[in-house]
Amino acid sequence: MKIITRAVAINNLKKYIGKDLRGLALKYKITTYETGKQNKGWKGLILERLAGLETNVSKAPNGLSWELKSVSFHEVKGKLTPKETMAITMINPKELKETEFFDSHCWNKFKAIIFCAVQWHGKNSDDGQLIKVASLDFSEDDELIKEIKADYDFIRAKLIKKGFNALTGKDGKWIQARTKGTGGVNPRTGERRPITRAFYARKELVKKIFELAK
DNA sequence: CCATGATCATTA
DNA sequence: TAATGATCATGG
Repeated sequence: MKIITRAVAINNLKKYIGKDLRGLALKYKITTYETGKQNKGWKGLILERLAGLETNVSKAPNGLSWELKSVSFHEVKGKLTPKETMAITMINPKELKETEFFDSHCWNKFKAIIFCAVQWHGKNSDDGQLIKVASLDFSEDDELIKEIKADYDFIRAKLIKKGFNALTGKDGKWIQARTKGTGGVNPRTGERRPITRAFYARKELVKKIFELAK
């Protein structure tokens, strides 16, 4: 098995800045929306591939790897702005209760993350262009990290005090606990699927990260 | 079957 | 446009 370090991955990805991702997806035989279906995850998958990962690593790495994320940007009044928030990692209620920020999965991913900015044209993830690749190296005493930790602690406290269901996307200044599940109903049982949540980076945070990475 | 990729839909 | 909640395809 080949080990791809962050530096290598970034180099690989930088070669694709300015390229159209849809074309690349076709080339790598990654299903997009062209099958008539709606694969919302294809951009992430293709970026992983472009970074040099040959095997699928959709499951969380065991802490020694890095994390690849893409964010879509669009123009607002002539300025490039994050269009969407960015999913960081799933929330496991039990883990959240028992784990503090710097031991959390969330932090582990966050500190070893590679961001890919992608600009859209159409609404249907139509025409994607890679505009920037950035890596982050946070320290535990960064101002920003302290604030993010505060959000984490807040969400954690709320979970312990009021329960998982009390969590909402409104919580948190930089990160939030939004719903993120398979959605719909279980085709077998016909029942509603359980609600799950994940940490998301708010747009302001995404923006800040890109400024820091400049 | 479910976690992971990340966007889509709706409302104000 | 921004914010929040809901949703889908994919792969192990």
